Amino acid sequence: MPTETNWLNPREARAWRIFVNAHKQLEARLHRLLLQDFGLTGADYEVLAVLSEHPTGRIPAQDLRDLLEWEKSRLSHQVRGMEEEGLIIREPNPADGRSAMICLLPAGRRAIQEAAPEHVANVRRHFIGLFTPAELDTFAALNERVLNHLAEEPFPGAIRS
Amino acid sequence: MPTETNWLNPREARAWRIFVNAHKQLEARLHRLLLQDFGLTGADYEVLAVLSEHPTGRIPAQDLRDLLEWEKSRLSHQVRGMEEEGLIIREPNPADGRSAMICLLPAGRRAIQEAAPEHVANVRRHFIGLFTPAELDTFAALNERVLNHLAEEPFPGAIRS
DNA sequence: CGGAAGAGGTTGAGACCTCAACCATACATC
DNA sequence: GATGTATGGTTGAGGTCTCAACCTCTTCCG
Repeated sequence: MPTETNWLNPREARAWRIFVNAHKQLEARLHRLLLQDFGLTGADYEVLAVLSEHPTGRIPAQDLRDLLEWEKSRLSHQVRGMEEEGLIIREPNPADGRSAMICLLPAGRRAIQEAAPEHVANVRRHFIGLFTPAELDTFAALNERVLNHLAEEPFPGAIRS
Repeated sequence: MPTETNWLNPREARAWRIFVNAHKQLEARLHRLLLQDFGLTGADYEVLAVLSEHPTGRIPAQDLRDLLEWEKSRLSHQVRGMEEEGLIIREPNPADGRSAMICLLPAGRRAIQEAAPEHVANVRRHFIGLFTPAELDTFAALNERVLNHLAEEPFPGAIRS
């Protein structure tokens, strides 16, 4: 155990600060646009995006959670809210009495179809469009190293389903 | 206005997904370690870090907000909580009757001094240590492009102080 | 069968964060 | 100086997310 702390030097501190801020501010901007222009939160959009990509628009709650990497209670709260708004609906899963199917309603499909073009355009404008294809790959590889390292050292209770 | 949506191709989608996930998961892990090992939230840590870097441990609330890039109501709520925990305290600012000084208390200094070494070590382990200095610079430059672009296109009501 | 263990989901409490409304003080301009 | 405007800060409501406790249904195994 080092009693002396190995503080970040300026180069390291800069890289860390910019890494954190870039994501935070971009996410905030995109969520804000989404909410202001279409009345959808980022969470709403993610759920609708997954459901609308499925041809049937119906998937088991468990699968949805795995795709989103969400906790089960989070999905439960989120789904309750979206059900009240009439975007989706819960139905019993005939294959397993404990499970639920999450089903896209017409209003939900309409909402994602309206929002997606502008949202994708915003992602292009604020992120994709800033880089060449080669830079995108470099960027992804660097970020991926962070993800892989986290996955290698799992946390006690990492995904508490 | 394009009626046809320019969807992300696989390379673009991958870069975007990994960019979002890397930050989200790393932040979650670090905050969790901080909370579990020292009972400090990420927000607590940030406030204490800024205060403890100031020799006097006392700075005007406005300066704190600027440094953290926080909304004023957020700082107000956060400060109230930390005041109840005895980490910091609010004092009137003699230079301006509207303003407040945020002051580090001994318990707050102790808390950050205990937590900082491990937190910095965690940042090293999960982020800095994964890259060469040159890679760090590359990474920072890419992230910086995102930040700069956001700054160029300010949002209506961007930092609503 | 029948009971234990486990998985899927819900709920409620509490922390965090944003927004809008509000209060008090300072500043500007006449 | 008096009035209008801007600034610093607080408050309360509401949405988001996590955690722990709980309930139901399934599965396993004697």
